[in-house]
Amino acid sequence: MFLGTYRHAVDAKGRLAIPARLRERLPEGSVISKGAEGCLRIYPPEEWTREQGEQRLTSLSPAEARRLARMMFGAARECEFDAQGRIVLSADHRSYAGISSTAWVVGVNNVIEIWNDEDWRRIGEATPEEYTRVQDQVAERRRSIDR
Amino acid sequence: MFLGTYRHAVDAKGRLAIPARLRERLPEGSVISKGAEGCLRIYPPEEWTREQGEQRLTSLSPAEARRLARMMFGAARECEFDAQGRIVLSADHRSYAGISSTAWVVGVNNVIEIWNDEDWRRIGEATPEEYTRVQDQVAERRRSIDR
DNA sequence: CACAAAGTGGGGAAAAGTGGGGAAAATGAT
DNA sequence: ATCATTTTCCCCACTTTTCCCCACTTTGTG
Repeated sequence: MFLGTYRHAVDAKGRLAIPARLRERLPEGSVISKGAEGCLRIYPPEEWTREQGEQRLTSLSPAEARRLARMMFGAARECEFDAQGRIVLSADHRSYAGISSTAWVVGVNNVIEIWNDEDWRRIGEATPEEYTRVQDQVAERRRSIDR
Repeated sequence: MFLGTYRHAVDAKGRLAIPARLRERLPEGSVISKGAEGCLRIYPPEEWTREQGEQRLTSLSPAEARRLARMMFGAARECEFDAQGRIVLSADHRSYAGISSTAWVVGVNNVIEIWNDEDWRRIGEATPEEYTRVQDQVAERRRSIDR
């Protein structure tokens, strides 16, 4: 399980240090690809293959399946760390996520997400009121199931 | 698994450098042929034979099967690298894929695809909105399995 | 406060990508 | 069959990118 939010620098060479807490849980062969709402996502190997498997289950025409495969695999790279625990974000990934000199690295359950400042503030941050509302919803939901 | 999207030059002699990351996973005896939506496709040997095997299983009339075999095998060439890691795209392949001075080389799971600029932008590129939609579908799928 | 671990930045060697010259081979015409 | 022309392919040179290594700063911890 990946937890926590970290703000790190992206240097002129596109290098980004993955926080040690998250990195130590990332096995060899993890994959970084493009994610929803304009973030980047790092998948551990099992998560990556699981994702691909589930996509195959969504009944698609051959043409749709080809497009999907091109999107997912074409956008992905193997996640390679240097001796300092950094990965290099490709120019394509940086422009997709709108990342220049800083990035937010966020542990989200089974995956790690990477955001630019602005999008993370907009999408990721939440006020006490929003937490209250969300947790109320969950509680309501549970109540109606338990009954 | 082949991953990633790369834009490379095609020189006056029709030579195209295959990205080192992809090339190192391509065994001797790989095959390049024509693919769907106007791309070229490089198959590792096992993928090539698997493809041909599966096509034999799809119940075709003998005439259709012969036509298919002529198309697939006739369009194919063995994939030969020079000392710099380049292959030569035949004139036929270049005109099929509409490739002149640049090409996109894309890792798509078990095969490598080669595209011209325009077609790749049209077929292969995807916006954050599309990635969001795809991942929504997978999440929906997962929800219905878990239930 | 001292020490260790984590994060940041940059220089330089090595690898990858690009372009062209010229020998060898193939093709075609006389 | 011979010669001319084109094509193929091997080799070399150059440029750009990648990545490996070192050093410094910051943060966290005993």
